[in-house]
Amino acid sequence: MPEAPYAYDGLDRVLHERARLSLLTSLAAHPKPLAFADLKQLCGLTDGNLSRHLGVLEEAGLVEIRKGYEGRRPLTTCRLTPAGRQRFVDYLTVLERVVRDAAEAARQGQVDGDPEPLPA
Amino acid sequence: MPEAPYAYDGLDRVLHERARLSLLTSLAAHPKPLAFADLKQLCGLTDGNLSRHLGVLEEAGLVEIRKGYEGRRPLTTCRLTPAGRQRFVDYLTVLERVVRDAAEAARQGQVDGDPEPLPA
DNA sequence: CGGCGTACTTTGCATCAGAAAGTTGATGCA
DNA sequence: TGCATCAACTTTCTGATGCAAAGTACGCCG
Repeated sequence: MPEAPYAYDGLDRVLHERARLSLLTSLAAHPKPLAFADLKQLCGLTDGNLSRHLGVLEEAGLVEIRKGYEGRRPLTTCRLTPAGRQRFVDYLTVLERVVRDAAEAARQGQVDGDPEPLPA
Repeated sequence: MPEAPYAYDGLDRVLHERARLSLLTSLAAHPKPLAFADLKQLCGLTDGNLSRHLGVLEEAGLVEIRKGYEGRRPLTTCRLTPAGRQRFVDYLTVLERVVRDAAEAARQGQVDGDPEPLPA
């Protein structure tokens, strides 16, 4: 019986990553597509990192990237795909469980006795 | 004004990692030290990975590892340090915020209109 | 027409998670 | 006793990857 109550398999590495988590949250929060520069600002990322992480998210089918123009300047915009939104929600469910488990745990184990030197 | 509301700086990479998060939660949940084999079971990790991640956590001062014997078999036990518990709690605070932001966001942005082809 | 700024992309490096192989020593058994 | 097995870890290796720095392309200003 391989019970592994704390294994948290649902923490997909594509989503469970600071920068990407940040991007997805930003995107989820804004119904309209967001521009490259907006995301950069919202998530505090450098151009290079943003480009890279967006690439990863697109590759995984989580976001849709559209390269167009505003006037005659290039403007890259980005939105969640429906599948992306779903996976994000699923991920969040797991994350909620983690937080619940952990918060509970942290409270419970608060008074951790003295370091007894192990009977043997 | 570098506002980056979704930057989540508090998501320390040492903690924000599936295996390690799993380990810390296990440890936080159990007031008594846990044995290597217990952690392996609880977190669904292989020997090698467990060893590696425990090493990282110890290096970072988050856990204390004690190598002893039970009878005459080696028995490695592990517990959170006070500092470790604190950092875990801090991390959880950020994670809670992420979940809150994101859950809110996911609900809000639910009805994402059709993919309008960008005026230009 | 030459430098500057915007808007990204590409490259390179250093780290690191996970898998596989190795180590040490106790126990079973013939 | 000698050999094989198993338990409990550790070490090594390799591919992936996050981040930073350099690079590209193009419009705009003077």
